Amino acid sequence: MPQKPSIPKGTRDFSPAEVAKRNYIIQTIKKHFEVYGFQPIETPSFENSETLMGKYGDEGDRLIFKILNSGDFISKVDDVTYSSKNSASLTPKISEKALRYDLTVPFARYVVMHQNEIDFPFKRYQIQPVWRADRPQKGRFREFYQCDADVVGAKSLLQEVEFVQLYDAVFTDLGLKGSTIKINNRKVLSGIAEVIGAKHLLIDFTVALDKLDKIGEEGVKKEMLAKGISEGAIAKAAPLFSMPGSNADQLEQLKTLLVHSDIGMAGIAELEGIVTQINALGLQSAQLQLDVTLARGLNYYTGAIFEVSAPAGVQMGSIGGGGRYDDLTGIFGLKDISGVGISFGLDRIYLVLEELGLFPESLDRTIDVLCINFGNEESLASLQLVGKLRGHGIKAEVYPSSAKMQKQMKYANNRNVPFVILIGKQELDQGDFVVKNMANGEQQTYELSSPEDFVQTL
RNA sequence: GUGGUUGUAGCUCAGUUGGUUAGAGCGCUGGAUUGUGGUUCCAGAGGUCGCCGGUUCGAACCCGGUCUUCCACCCCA
Repeated sequence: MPQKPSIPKGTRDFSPAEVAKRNYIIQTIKKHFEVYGFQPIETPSFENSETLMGKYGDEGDRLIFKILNSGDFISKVDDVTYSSKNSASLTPKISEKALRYDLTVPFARYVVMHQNEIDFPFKRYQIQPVWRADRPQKGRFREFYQCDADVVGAKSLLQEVEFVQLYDAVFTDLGLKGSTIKINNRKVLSGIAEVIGAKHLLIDFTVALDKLDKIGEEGVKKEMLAKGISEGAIAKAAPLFSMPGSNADQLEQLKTLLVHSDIGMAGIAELEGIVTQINALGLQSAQLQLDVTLARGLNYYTGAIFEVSAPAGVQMGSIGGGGRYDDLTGIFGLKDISGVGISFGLDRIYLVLEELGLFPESLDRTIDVLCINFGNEESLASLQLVGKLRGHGIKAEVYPSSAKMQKQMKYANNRNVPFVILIGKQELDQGDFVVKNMANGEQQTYELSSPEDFVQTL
C-alpha cells in the first residue's frame, strides 16, 4: 500500500517548461553580470553553523535550517543540556552545520578565506539556491534561488551607480518596464534616529518606518510608541511620513532635518552623488526613487540600501534588493574591506513575468523537427537526415517507434513541434523528404541529398 | 513561531438537512480515418473523497488530530 509521494512544504518540482523559463531569466541576469565584469563563484550548500548563526539577527537564526550531526549524536549530549529541553542550548550540541541562508555571508567567508588569492576590488556573482525555514506564502518559498552580484574592496560610489544601471539593464532586457529602484542610505536613517533622540533604538525605528506603505502613518507611529520611542521623537520624524517631490526636493528637506547630524549629512551627500550621476547617465526603463522609509531588515548594511519593486499593479513584494556593508568581512577577521552588492529574486521575477505575460514564446519550442517513424528502413534514413540537421544546430529527433501516424502527429502537436518530417517508402524510393509546417499545414518536398535547402528556410 | 484558509478523477471544479452505485468539462485510451496533428462525432478507462481517529444504523458532508495549499502577522527574495 504505497503512500502518495510528496515534497516538503515550500519546495517545488519544475517542469521542462518551467525550467526553460527559469533558465531564460538566469541567462539574462548572468549575461549582464558578466558584461559588467563580475566573475562567478560557488560556495557549498551548507556551512559551519558558526559561520551563519548570529549574522541575521534572532529572527534569522530561527529561520536557518540546521543539519543534524552524523552518528549517535544524542548520546554525546550531557545530561543537563539534554534534560533541560532548551532548544537554544541543545541545538549547538547536536548540529554543527546549517544550510546556506543567503549568498552574502558565505561570500564574506569566501573573501576572508581566499584574501591572498583575490585581486581587489573583487567583483563576483553567484547564482545558487538558499534555504529558509519560513512559512511559505505568495512568492516565498523555503528553497529559492538568489542571484547576487557584489564588489568588495572598493569604497567608491561608482559601484552604487553601476548597480543601479545593472538593475536597469536586466529589467529592460527582460521586458519588465516601469520597475522602481528605491534607494536610501543607512547613514540617513542613523542621522534621523540621532536627531530625534532615538539613536539607541535605530533598528526598531527603521523596522517600523519600513512598514509605512503597508500599515500607514498611524500604524507606524503606534509601532514606534510600542517599541519605546517617545511621542516627541516621533513628532520630529513626522516629515518623513509624507516626503513630497522629486529626489532633489526630498534631499533638500532632509538637509534641513539633518543639518546637525554629521552622519546624516554624510548619507545625504552619498545619495546626492548617486542620484546626480544616474540623472546624467540616464536609465532605460526603470526609475530611481529616493525613499527615506526604505530600511530593509539586514542590519549589516551601512551605506546605500536598494530595493526593487515590480511595476505598479503587480501584487508582489520586492524582486531585488541590496546595499553597502562596510564591515561584513570584519566578523570573520578581515577589517576595512568595504562591500556593496545587489540581489535578484529569481522566483519572484518569474511570478511577475508570468503574470504580465512577458516570457518569449520561443521558450516552449523544445524541439524544431520531429521525424515520423514509418519502420526500420525508413527510420534509418530519418536518422541520417536528423544527424545532418543536428549538425546545423537544429533540435531534431526521430519518433522512436513506428506507431500509428495519428499518434505520432498528435505527439508532435502536443510538443509544439513546428516542423514534422515524413520519410516513408515513397520518399525513400524517390530520395527526398517531406516537411510539414504544423502551423499552417503546408508541405514541401526536399532532396535527401541536400537538407541545407530546408535548413535555409528556418 | 501566531491566526485564518484549502484538500473530491491526470487538471479545473460540482456534490442537496448526513441516506443505495460520488458527477461534469478538459485531458487520456480506442474507433469513425491502415500516409497526416490541431476541428467534429461515438465509445471506454480512470477516484480508499489528503491521512488517522471519533459521533452515527449510515459520513465526501458533523467533530478532533495531523499533513498539505493559499493568505495575513513576525520576518524577508
